[in-house]
Amino acid sequence: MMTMNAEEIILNAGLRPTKARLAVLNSIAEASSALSHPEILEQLSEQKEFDRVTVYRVLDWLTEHQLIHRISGDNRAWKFQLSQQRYTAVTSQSDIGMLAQNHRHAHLHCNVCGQITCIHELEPHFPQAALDKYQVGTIDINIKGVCLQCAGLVEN
Amino acid sequence: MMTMNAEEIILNAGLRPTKARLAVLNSIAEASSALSHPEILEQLSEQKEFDRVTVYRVLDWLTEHQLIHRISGDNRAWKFQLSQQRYTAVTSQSDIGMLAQNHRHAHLHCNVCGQITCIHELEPHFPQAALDKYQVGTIDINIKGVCLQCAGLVEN
DNA sequence: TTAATTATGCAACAATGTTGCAAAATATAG
DNA sequence: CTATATTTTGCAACATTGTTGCATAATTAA
Repeated sequence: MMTMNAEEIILNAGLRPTKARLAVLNSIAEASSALSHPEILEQLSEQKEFDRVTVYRVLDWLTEHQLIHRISGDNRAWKFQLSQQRYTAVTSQSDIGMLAQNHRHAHLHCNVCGQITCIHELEPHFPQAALDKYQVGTIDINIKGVCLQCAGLVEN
Repeated sequence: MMTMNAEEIILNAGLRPTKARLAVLNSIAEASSALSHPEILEQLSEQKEFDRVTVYRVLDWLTEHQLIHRISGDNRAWKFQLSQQRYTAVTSQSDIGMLAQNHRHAHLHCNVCGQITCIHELEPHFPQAALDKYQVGTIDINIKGVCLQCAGLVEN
């Protein structure tokens, strides 16, 4: 599985890259945690100004095409993160398996720094019978706790 | 464990009941699924009008005192539901155990009718080591699927 | 009964996101 | 390559959800 940059990600998905899309996707791809709309806007303002509506539309577009995914923050605002399945090229059968499971991972909302990151240690298994019974699609798991940086368990 | 009405719930928690609080809590207690602020306002308007700000404040108050809990809806709006641990009197050691686990249950967001209901079949177990490592507090599990009514598996 | 505290209503504000429409950019057809 | 069609962007206005300040009403405490 090889890492791609923003342009490769979009082209690889057979979609049209534009300056705004590349800029937004780059911000998200380089971030170590999920970013909110205002955070992305601020990052972008360092290089080139895009209209806030454009950024909203780009975020919608990227989400719709599953290049990124949305996480519901506390303050009724979305945060956005790269979708792992698109960020990595699918080259083997096991990768394809991961793809379907992608939206089943957990997000840790740090009570100290407020950042949202993926954690795979708390990825639960659900009985297939129940998943079928309720025709389950996506599962969002939002966990409040303290991230490893803030707990001092890992240097930043 | 016995079911209580709105007034008993508030008194039982050692808190002060008011007309607004009783009306809001009653709406929530009688609903079969989680209610949003506008849904509650509309229900209340049938009997007595309360200011929307008052209802917001009552919802905050009820949440703060853990008589209800908030579920993040799709449209960046909260939905509110009775907290089971307060709705039932704690009478045994096993009940107390349930209390701590209360915020670990899953919510089913029905793709057809839009209602949000609790489902306990999809209540996952997490390894205690990971919970400790991240100092985990609440865990919100939001599952998108089709509820039993909409699937025709149960009559309404 | 009076004073203090708490709850409510109203107005204004704030944050987040959406829609309509014209101009700019890009792709497609000839 | 040029002309036309399509898509993207920017701007303004609007919509939804929630919050804050402050005066009045209601409740509690002295």
